[in-house]
Amino acid sequence: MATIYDVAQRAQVSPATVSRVLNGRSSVDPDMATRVQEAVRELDYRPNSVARNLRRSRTTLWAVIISDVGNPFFTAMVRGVEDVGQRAGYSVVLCNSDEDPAKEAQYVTAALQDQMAGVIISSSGDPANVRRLIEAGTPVVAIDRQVSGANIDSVLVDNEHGAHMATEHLIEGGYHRIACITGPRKVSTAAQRLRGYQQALKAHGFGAPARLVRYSDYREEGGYAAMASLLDAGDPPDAVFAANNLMTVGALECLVDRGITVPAGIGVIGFDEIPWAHLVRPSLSTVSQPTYELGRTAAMLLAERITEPDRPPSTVTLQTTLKVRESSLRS
Amino acid sequence: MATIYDVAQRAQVSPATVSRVLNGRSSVDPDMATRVQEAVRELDYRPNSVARNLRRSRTTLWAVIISDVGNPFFTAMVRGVEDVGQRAGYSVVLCNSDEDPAKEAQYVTAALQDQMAGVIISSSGDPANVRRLIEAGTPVVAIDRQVSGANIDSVLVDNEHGAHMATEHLIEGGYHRIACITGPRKVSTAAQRLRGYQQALKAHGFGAPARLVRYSDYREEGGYAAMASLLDAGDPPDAVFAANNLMTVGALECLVDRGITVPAGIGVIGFDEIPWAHLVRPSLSTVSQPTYELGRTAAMLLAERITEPDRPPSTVTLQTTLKVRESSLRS
DNA sequence: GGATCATGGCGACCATCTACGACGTCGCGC
DNA sequence: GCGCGACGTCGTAGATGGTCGCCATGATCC
Repeated sequence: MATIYDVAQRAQVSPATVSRVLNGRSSVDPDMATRVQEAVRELDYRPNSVARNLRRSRTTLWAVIISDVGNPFFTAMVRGVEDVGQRAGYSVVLCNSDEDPAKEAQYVTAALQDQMAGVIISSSGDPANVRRLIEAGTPVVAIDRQVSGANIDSVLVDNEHGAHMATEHLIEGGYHRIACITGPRKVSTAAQRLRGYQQALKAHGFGAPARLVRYSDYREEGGYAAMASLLDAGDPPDAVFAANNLMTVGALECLVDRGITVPAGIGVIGFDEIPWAHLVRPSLSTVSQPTYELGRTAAMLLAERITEPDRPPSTVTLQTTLKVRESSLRS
Repeated sequence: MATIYDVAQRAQVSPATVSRVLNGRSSVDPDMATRVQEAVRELDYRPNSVARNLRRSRTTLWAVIISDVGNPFFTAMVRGVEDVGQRAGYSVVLCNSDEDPAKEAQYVTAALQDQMAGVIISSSGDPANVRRLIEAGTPVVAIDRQVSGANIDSVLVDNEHGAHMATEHLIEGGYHRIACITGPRKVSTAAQRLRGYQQALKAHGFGAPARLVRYSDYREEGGYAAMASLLDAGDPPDAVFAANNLMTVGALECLVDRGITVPAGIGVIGFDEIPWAHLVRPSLSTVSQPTYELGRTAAMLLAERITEPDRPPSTVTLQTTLKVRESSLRS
């Protein structure tokens, strides 16, 4: 691999001049510039980014810390980040935390050691990891989930409103014992979606008995178990609102196994889409999030923060939309 | 951020000794070692990996070049790579080529400039990109798709056999005008799956008329269009084998739009799973690939090649399995 | 007493960027 | 027309933060 010295020698100039031509920071004699350009082409020279990174003490890497790319929700998000990052000259490093703060901490450490240019994080709930990044001066954007006690750029959706819509929709469909399967207590979206559910019940004069609420883990197995637990308790629900896509699938599987028909036996609505939800029978009603747009927006915020570190942090809240399909329509 | 010099000063040793303690390459007096450890802890010192990378002239990054993480097939693969990479101390950089050789070339350039430790690639069909990596001495592993004319580590599946099974299954189910929607001509898996289909037809005394074959793009829209084209041609098929998951979904959507029932009107079988295929009605018959395992295996091969560059390249072929569900069972 | 071995420090090195200084040119003013 | 100052441009050299080869030193063993 050719170095800047090889180019300099061939173009009969100093390495500094080559650097100047390539980075355009200061003007150089057009003659020399063309000589340098030619030498670069002839040698197929590409600057060594590791050396450049060391000198500039920042890289062109972004860490994207999420719980699991396997979840289509995060997949689309990551794709949105990557598309924007790529255009802006950044590479995306994928970090699956599996909701484990310890694993998340490892990735944060790596981001710091590797001097990554920025981090986009869907926090597993422990604000300490984000705090470390802030203290080190690494630009951070929170995506999907808020980070408590940290005043940082955030891209969220109107979770409470979405959950409210979903619950209200079930109420209006004539369901009256509506259960909620929500996520881990430490995760902000789980709390917000639960609150939206509770407020919708209250607004319609229903009680919100704790017996109809299950805290679970945002996973398929958790959704299955929570559904089973709801069914096994006395006075089972006639509808269920599940706070994310995987738990919705888990709940559905439980209902299939028990031979309970949807929506006649139990109405089901989920938060966030599953791929090809329209092909599933009964087709699945959901609160749909603009996941790709979520990723794009976070990436744009991160890029801006890197170029303009002192800008006050902003929070962008994107809208959810209710997608009514068959699983929540009783008649 | 503390540097190695700060640690050295506090521990009353030379920077070299600190380095030795941290990397364990040569023995150090236990007394000094503990002094160093303490200083490291007190200063919360973390080696600057950029500097380390420059000196060692290699990083701890892997590029994973695929067409699209949005495709669940690749998602699971990437997850497999990441899990193994993370344990081995590598970070995974995500690269979506969208089947575009030019975009792929950009990522290859980035991998070279960033001195990445290795590349796992599902080639879009242009062997030139892989050749550049090989020439630069960057370890490469081909995943899912072969790279023609390159003798490199590869992890593949038995595409021909899988396609053969799928086609044979349709034949045995009584279908006799079986169409095939395959992928881009340049992609190895498309050719292999087509061949498996053709051989199965031949083995059972059927002709393999070109009128029943469509080359498409491995995307949903392409599958839709190919299905429409098959239906609009004279003498339409009574069954279809689609060579990947997205095209299968596209074909299904076309059939739904035309009001053709599956499997009564047309039998359908796809290659590779879609998530929650069992929830789709009719549930989808597929040739299932061990996608996560594919990623894991490729990652392990890459790790081995990095530590042992002169090992002869090996090709691992994983097995596909036929998952018979409702969409291919006529009666 | 000499050879061997373990171990620590010095300094070069990785490839690039950039502060600083030097040099040349041009313009303006006397 | 000459001198001085300002500005533009180029090269030298140092800095970035670790790693590692080489050499010196001291201890140990035969």
